[in-house]
Amino acid sequence: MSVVNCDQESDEPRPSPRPARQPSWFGGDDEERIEPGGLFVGVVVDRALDAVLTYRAPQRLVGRIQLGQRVRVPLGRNGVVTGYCVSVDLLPPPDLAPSKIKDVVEILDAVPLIDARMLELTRWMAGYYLCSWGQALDAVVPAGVRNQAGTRVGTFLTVPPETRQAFLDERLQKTLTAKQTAAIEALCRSDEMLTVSDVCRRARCGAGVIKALREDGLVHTVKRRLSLAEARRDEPEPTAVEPTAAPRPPAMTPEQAAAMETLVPALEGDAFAPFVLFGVTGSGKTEVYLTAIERIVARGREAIVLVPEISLTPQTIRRFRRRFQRVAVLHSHLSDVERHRHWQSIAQGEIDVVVGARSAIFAPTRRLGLIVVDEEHESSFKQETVPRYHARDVAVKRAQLENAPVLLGSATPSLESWRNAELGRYARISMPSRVEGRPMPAVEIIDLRNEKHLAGGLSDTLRIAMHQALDDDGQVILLLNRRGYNTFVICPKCGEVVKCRHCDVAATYHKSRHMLICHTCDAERACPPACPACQAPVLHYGGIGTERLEREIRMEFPFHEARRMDSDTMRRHGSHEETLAAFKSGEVKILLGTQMIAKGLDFPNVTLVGVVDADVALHLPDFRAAERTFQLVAQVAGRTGRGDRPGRVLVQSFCPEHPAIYNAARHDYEGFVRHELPTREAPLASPYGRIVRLVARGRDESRVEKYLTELANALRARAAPGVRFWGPSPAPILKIREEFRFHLQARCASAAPLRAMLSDLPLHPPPYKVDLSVDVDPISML
DNA sequence: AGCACGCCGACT
DNA sequence: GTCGGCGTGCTC
Repeated sequence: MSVVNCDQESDEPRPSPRPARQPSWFGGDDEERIEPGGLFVGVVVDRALDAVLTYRAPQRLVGRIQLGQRVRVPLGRNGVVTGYCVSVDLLPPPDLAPSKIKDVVEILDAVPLIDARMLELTRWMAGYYLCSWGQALDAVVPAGVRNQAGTRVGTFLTVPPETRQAFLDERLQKTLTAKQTAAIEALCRSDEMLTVSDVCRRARCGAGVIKALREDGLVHTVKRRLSLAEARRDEPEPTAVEPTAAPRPPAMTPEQAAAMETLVPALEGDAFAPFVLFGVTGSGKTEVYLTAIERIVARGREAIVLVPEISLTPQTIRRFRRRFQRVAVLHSHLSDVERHRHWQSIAQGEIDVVVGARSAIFAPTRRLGLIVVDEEHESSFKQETVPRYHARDVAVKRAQLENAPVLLGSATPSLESWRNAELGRYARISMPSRVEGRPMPAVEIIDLRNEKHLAGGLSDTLRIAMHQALDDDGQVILLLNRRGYNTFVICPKCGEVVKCRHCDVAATYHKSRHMLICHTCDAERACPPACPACQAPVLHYGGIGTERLEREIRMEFPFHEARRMDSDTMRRHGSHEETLAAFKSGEVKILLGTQMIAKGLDFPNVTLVGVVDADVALHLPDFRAAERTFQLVAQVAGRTGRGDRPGRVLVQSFCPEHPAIYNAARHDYEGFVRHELPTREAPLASPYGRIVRLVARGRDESRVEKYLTELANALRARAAPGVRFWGPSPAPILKIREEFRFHLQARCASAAPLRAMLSDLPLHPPPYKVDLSVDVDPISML
């Protein structure tokens, strides 16, 4: 953990020498050394049960059992459950009564799903993020792999020895038909197991022939699960992707070349080496990633590239495929079967580069040579369900365990990574200029306090700028990070805001469905005909979302094609790609949308970017609100000025003097950091303090509050002096899906006291119908 | 996490 | 009576 985030002590990487992939002492060759009592295996079950339980592998399983395999084991009154084999020993733990040890029922995977290093990584995750080892393992192995999606049980034919002998003695030939003999011959000659259809093909006979042989008992059948490759054998070959002619990579800028020079020793070595690549938008970070990956692929190593889900665009993918032959892309929309196939081919060593979102950090590479985390500041790297891991931090830990370099790239690094670089834990590489000497776009702030007419959210200044850009045949990107048509519905008489029926959240009006939709739980409700509180007959619809903005744009620019991109319009598969293609071709002139248009897009003809409301996230009750606002504005500003023509950016805001806004307007990351960092120190916010957030929830508000208060008191009483508490208090969103939520934050300059305090948590379990969740290094505070 | 056990108060 | 909400303990 010390290298992940900011922490001096605890959890140094254990000086574990790289464990051999399969310790030889339980391999099949050494079977004679195994005692008749069988082997004792440590098993972690796929429950929130935080213990390694010892089972006995009976004689028939000895020699087959291996680390990282899944097994079926009896567990208490729960019957038989699935678990992972995490250790194999000749002797049971001395303190465990032998009578308690039960037998492993079955081995589920012929080949282990994970290796010793992944076992180590998941154990670290369980300890760091406070979940059970089993839960961490379940996050690593995709469901499609666990349930062997795409495989099936096949029926194979075997020849019993009597039949074989009779065939060799040519006795059979006298009693059987020619076809039947041919079938037996095919079976006897084959080295591998054959199915009915295999035999029919080879012996040129029908299935009836085989049926007759089976009825006579001359051939037997066995059932066996087919591997993925075998199951696919009957399918048509997928049409080979034409390897696109790789265009010469562009000559490197001096900054890119300097970056490579810094990286090369690490890429050639076999040691952990963390880097922060701080490069402004358009500085060519991706080219550095690609070149670095080429170096390690040339050495026979593999790379993992993590990108935020929304950056996983066809454009990004094409860039990797053009440069490398053997690329696997892990989307969130892969089917279980596709995911399983990718996992297998990565594990078989058929892949050099894995590109994917958060969970791709667990790709089962064999000889990992580099991890790249692009847009490392992105909050989508944090998983918001158990295990609540941060893929960037797991990446650093994995690099440590694999003795590999890790490259964290961003134009707007997280303050955590920035500080790690300042402290010398990470090496920093800067690329302050754009490629081809292009200037950063000019950014102007439009002070909305001075704007009179704001019809549809557009100031006159922005409207005029759009007309100019379009008249000059340029393209426009408009960012509004709020979905829907109106963002609230309010009663002008009594001030009541219409909320979701199940959450303490204002409902958003979606015109396309003529419904109020909750953006927290997705529940819909009809638009009420009158105020729910005072029955006043007319409600006011206010606040502008992307749907409303789109209508406004269509009315203002009827002769320019506009397209909206948000999670409502991008629901269909391929719509994302289709919209971007239409924008690239110039058919669409105006692209408007939520943050999904802010990142990674590279369109040279975009001459104007408008930020319709820069303040959307600025006032949320979260210490990272300013950081997020800065990042979003800076990122979207980088979408222009990428061609020969200069770009222009207009940022509408009610708070032009806010450091997040004015520094973003000046492309001054370091200016923002100089202002923001000191504000974090006193309250022990990240990166100065480690934070653990406890959230209790349940339908009975008073019970939830009472429990969390008692828990807070108990923890306070035992915590070291350096630990400070915020709360307990109602969470900013008090109610979600009918459950009331209270939270408590504990912060400390170092992790060890927090960790010690949290070891008490099991002593204070929540009462019936109250749930407690623990979030280490929380990203969302709502 | 599940599941069983045992403890209570409130009903057909 | 016994049904069902609730708290506790256990799982090799």
